[in-house]
Amino acid sequence: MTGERPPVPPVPPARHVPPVPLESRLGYLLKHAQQRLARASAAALAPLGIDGHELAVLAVLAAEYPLSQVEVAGRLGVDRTTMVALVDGLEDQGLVERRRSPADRRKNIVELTPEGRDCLDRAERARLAMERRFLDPLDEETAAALVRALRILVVEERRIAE
Amino acid sequence: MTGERPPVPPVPPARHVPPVPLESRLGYLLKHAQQRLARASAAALAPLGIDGHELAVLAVLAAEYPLSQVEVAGRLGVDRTTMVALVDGLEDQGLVERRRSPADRRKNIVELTPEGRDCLDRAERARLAMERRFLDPLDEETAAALVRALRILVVEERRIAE
DNA sequence: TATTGTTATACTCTATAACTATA
DNA sequence: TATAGTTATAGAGTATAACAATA
Repeated sequence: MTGERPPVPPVPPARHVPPVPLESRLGYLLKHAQQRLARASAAALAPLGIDGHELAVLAVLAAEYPLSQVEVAGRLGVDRTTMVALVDGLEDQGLVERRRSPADRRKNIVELTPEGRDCLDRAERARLAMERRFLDPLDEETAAALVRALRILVVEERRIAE
Repeated sequence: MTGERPPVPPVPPARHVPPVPLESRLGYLLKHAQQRLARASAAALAPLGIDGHELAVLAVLAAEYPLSQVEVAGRLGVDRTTMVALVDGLEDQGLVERRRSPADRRKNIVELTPEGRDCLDRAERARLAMERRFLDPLDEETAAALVRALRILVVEERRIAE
């Protein structure tokens, strides 16, 4: 708090390379890796007219049948209110259709159209190619360890947290 | 599009465990790992009255001196307009002080107060303990590979992207 | 003219509340 | 009374534009 300071040492030119204290932080690394992948994913799916959330909906619908909107929302871990807009967008593009469940007329069964199935196939190929490019700078063993680690942290640990 | 459908197979009870198609997706895994860590980080830092962004500012300030607001913003990869509110909050808590640069009177030199330095020390210990707990379910080798992979993807690859 | 700090604005994402129709 | 779909609203976070002071 005294006025004595070293006489203004030169500051290195401002670059976007983070200084030492940041690049070893797990929070910094995870956040920026996620953002980088999100951008790559958006770019890879843009030609197909969908985004990552919409692709996830299509994939869930293809894996299980029949599913209502809340059930899809539960699989994806999103709120049922956000699912409405998601299904709206997919329906506008003709990729899914809403259908009242005969067994429970409160439920909207969401089902893939043939166009939706075709879009899903092409989107999955685009996603796989994107993930391969994204992991390309890693050697095979490190890439496998990354996926294994994330799966343990996200999938296995959830059981404990519940 | 015909009405012929299998007679409504039973739907498994809705749980939050993602179905097969999601847990192998890099995007899903990275996003949820990041969210999980962000929650753990917030909980670990809450007793100190700061959040992860504020801790990052303190750490950058401790590593380089002197730094103006834009320079800190550049190190963190955030906009200079968001840096204003960040420094406001830290200054209100007495952790940093603004000081006009004599060399360039447009610049605000941001410097740690003794309280800020103390807060940084305790926050860094809390963060390290939190990261250890977060990585605890991984064996040592996998945890090291995770950090190494993220560092390559985030730090090394940026040079190429620029 | 360009840069720094600042404010105001807009836009995205998400969470909450409330309404309806069904059960 | 509870659930499914829907809408509206509010909040956090972030990006953009503009302005004053300074270079």
